[in-house]
Amino acid sequence: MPEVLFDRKEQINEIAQNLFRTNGYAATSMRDLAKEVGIEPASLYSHVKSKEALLQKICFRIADEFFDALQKILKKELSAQEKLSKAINAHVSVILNNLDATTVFFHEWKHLSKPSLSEFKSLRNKYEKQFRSIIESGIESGEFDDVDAHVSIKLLFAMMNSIYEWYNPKGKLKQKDIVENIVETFIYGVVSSEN
Amino acid sequence: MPEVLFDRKEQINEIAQNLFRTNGYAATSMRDLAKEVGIEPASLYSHVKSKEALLQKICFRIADEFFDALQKILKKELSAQEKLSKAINAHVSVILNNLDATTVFFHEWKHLSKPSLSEFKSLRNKYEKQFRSIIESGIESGEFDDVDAHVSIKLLFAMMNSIYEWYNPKGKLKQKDIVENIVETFIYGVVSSEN
DNA sequence: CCTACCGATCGGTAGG
DNA sequence: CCTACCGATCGGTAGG
Repeated sequence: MPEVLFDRKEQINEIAQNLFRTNGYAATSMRDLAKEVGIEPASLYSHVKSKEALLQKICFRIADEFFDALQKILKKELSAQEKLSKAINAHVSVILNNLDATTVFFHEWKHLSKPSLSEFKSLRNKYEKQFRSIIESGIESGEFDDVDAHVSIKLLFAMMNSIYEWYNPKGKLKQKDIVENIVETFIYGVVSSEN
Repeated sequence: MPEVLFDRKEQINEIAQNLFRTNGYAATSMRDLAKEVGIEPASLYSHVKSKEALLQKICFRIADEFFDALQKILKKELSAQEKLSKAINAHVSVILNNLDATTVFFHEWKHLSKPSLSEFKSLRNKYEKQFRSIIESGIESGEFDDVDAHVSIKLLFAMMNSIYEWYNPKGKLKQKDIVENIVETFIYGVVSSEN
């Protein structure tokens, strides 16, 4: 009888995501990880090349997820406003479906070392540029005010990428509610339309 | 002749802020710090009780600065909209005037240990509550839409507290520009008023 | 502010 | 996947 009840490698990755999120990458030791997994520290190295390899895997997998989600939306023929709403929804989905991993992605990438680090940064810039193009085309078409797109995209990312700080998966708020709040705030603001 | 050309303790604090920001608290060793300061590692302990004492000092000093800035505004008799603008300006000022320290404040507080940690959290909650009260009174008076104040304040904090990630002190953007962008985005949104 | 040093812990390897 | 272990580095102290 096959005893592949679970994939140890995957288990290690998931526990690492959780520990890196909770305690930070630098403050998490391979011994902490081994203990949570339930094996001896040295045994981790049968499944994992190094501590940093764990971090790399998290960071680049999440980068892929963000890209894949965005590409599908960029292809569509939509107004800038609709495209932006859908892109926000897609981005927030990736976050909510990968809370541990995205938190590590946002916080711990600076601990990547040389070749990975610059690759990571360039992926991030590329993604931001693609996202920003939605805002820029909205400005061009007159749908949006003539805002500073470089600053606006930073503010939008800030709202989306800080969700992990306050979102409670067991709370009443659903993904739809969060997306609506961000879209409403970013696109229309909080001021009463009667004023 | 007095040789107090500078305060060593203050110098240590400032370099610690910078290192904690750049490399993170856990990944910064007292030896790194000593090297930057230009003394032997053991000599740090003539000026500093422990590594964590350095972190505590940063976190609680910044908490104080945020509180002081906000109290002055809460006292004033202003519309919710004006009060909110001024509070945003005050909060952003603290950040821009303390970029290293506020970055550490936002990122590294989780490395505080037991009694400090809960004190820190309760200060944060208290500050958020005070800030949120501005939005709540704006909703009550009809100045603002009937938004979810708990979510709105998280989105507003996200925009303000992520500034350190992209702000370049040597760039063209002035504090006034950043505040305007945040106020405009949060209060009015990016959508063209003609639509 | 320094020399000398402590016990603890780190990421990782050898060899089975 | 384990036992046994490596050299490096950690925060911090004693004593001057």
